[in-house]
Amino acid sequence: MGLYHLDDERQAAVHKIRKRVIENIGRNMDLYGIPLSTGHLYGLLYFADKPMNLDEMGQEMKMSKTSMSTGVRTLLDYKMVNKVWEKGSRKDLYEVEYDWYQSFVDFFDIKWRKSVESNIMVLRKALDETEKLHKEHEHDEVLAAVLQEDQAKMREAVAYYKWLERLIDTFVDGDIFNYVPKEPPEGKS
Amino acid sequence: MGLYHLDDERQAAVHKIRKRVIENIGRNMDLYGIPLSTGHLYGLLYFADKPMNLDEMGQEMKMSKTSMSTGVRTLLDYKMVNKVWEKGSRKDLYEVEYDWYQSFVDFFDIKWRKSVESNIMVLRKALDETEKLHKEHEHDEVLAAVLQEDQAKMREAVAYYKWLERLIDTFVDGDIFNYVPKEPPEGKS
DNA sequence: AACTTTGTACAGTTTTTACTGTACGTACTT
DNA sequence: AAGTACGTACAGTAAAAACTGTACAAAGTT
Repeated sequence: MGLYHLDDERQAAVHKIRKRVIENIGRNMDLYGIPLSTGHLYGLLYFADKPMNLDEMGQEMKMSKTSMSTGVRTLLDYKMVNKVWEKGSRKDLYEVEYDWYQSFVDFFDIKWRKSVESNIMVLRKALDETEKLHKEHEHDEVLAAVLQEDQAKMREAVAYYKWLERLIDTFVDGDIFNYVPKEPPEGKS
Repeated sequence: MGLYHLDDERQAAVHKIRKRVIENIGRNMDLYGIPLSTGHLYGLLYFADKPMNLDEMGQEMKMSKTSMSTGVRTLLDYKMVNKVWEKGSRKDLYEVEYDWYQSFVDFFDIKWRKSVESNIMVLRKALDETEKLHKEHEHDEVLAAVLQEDQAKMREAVAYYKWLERLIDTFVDGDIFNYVPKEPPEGKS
């Protein structure tokens, strides 16, 4: 049911309530490294009763269509919104992914995993180079001591990132919801 | 064992290896919403063989002491570095928190939890206002329909945030490590 | 094929964030 | 108590990011 079916006064009342929520969602969106305005856009789509196109978004947000385009693309990259097909309309339509658990999982799968993989790769390479350097100067005790410390630290780091990978895996395959169920256990508020 | 005990050539070799790792750590630090240079600072401290003071950091980073001060404060807020006391020195000394699992947990406990709590509060308030508005115009069917949709969405959101709170709880109390152990299960690389 | 409509690349502008230098409060030293 | 060392607040500057308008490519319509 669209907001525009209401008379002005009531429409304004609903709008005011939504606005506070949208602002908050937008503000907290920087946890995901998403700009405030894109967060607002997300909030707008969240309360929209139907998929929106870029022009509608721009109108509501009082921002340029270009900005809407880039904003939506960011949200699409994170799978926080989906493109929707609707016959009759030539415009691209978008709606939010209402399954926030899924959005949470996707965020880690997309952003964190990439970072983790890159870190592991770099650390592996650095460990190799360290080993090589050590072999090249076998009789340098001081160097050996330095390298050993560095290696210990980097091995620790790799172990951590591998743990992070396994954690993300439990997110992606949904196992996390066995351990921390969506429904709260009885007796907890 | 300090790097400066080595001759120039070998010191440079070690430095080069460390540098790549530090750059990567710094770059990936934006996952935590931390500026690149502060990420670098973290990387520097990570490889330092002893706690550092602001002047030393500034020298290594070729940046102002003021920047080091604010950078360190950011890292302290996230508990990624710790202040260290050392008798004899009047300067403040800092070292990284080498327990990265703990840093991970702290990050969520500090940054995500705050956001979650604020979201829940705002949603609760909005739900109340929605209810009030509904009662004030009991015979407005259209309004009722709109409000009902909004309420459904907001209740879903609250449920999600409560799940997130429980997830963060399992991080903080360490339960997560029972489910996703730090040591990988046998047979996995 | 000419004409619309739609989304986005790109260059330029505005706004925000990061960084620096100075200046000052606090606390230690003599 | 005067002097020195240290860390940070604050104002100004430099750099980065967000946003806009124009221009154009792709696809649809007549």
